[in-house]
Amino acid sequence: MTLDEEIARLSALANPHRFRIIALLAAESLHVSELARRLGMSRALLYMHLQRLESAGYVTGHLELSDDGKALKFFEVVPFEVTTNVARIVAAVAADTESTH
Amino acid sequence: MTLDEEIARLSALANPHRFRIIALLAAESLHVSELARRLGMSRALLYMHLQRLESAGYVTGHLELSDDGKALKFFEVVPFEVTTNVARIVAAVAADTESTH
DNA sequence: TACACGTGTAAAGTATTTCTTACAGGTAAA
DNA sequence: TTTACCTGTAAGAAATACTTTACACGTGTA
Repeated sequence: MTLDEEIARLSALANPHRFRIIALLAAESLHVSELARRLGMSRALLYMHLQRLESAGYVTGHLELSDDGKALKFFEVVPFEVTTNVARIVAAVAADTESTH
Repeated sequence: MTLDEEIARLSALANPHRFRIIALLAAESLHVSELARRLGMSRALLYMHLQRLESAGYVTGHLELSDDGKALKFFEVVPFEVTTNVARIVAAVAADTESTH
């Protein structure tokens, strides 16, 4: 795990909307429009947050066809455990310094 | 731990400069000017990052008088272990929803 | 006195992230 | 055809985060 990746992991989580998205998806898989309604936010905004979460690997989305033929994009959480401590940070910085130097 | 605190903890770490600050201080306690020299950054900027880290509890600073009578502000890391996972996020969001609703 | 070193902060500029508004396009049912 | 759903993105506004520059002030040494 590089320094950049480590930071991307942390910053992808550091947002209240994204916390709520994860909390909702933890209970059940939902499609984008439904999720937007429950969170009371615009779809456009939700998309941005979902992409940030998906890039970091915290959620994953896939298209699904509903009974009445609509394409729904469902998202679900990918179980994760993010741990950061002094040793990890030292290692990430050291690795980065060597690769860059 | 509230939702806001949880997010503050994560975002305080989510920065390459702050990673490097922690990595340096992990090896030895340093005063601000010396730290700035080693990192190659301005003192003013370093101050901002140190304050962010100190507010979140990752480092702590104290004034110390050098042999030649100068007041030096030394910083050191406060050992920590930050863990985030789905369950923690669900709990933080639930607590927040109840206190706010 | 002037110089070299230190702490601390305020203000202004830049960059990044977050948010809104406005589109284009698709399927199914009334 | 109109209505009611859905996906997806682009462009600009607003809010935050980050960075620089410029100060004020203090101690010890040349």
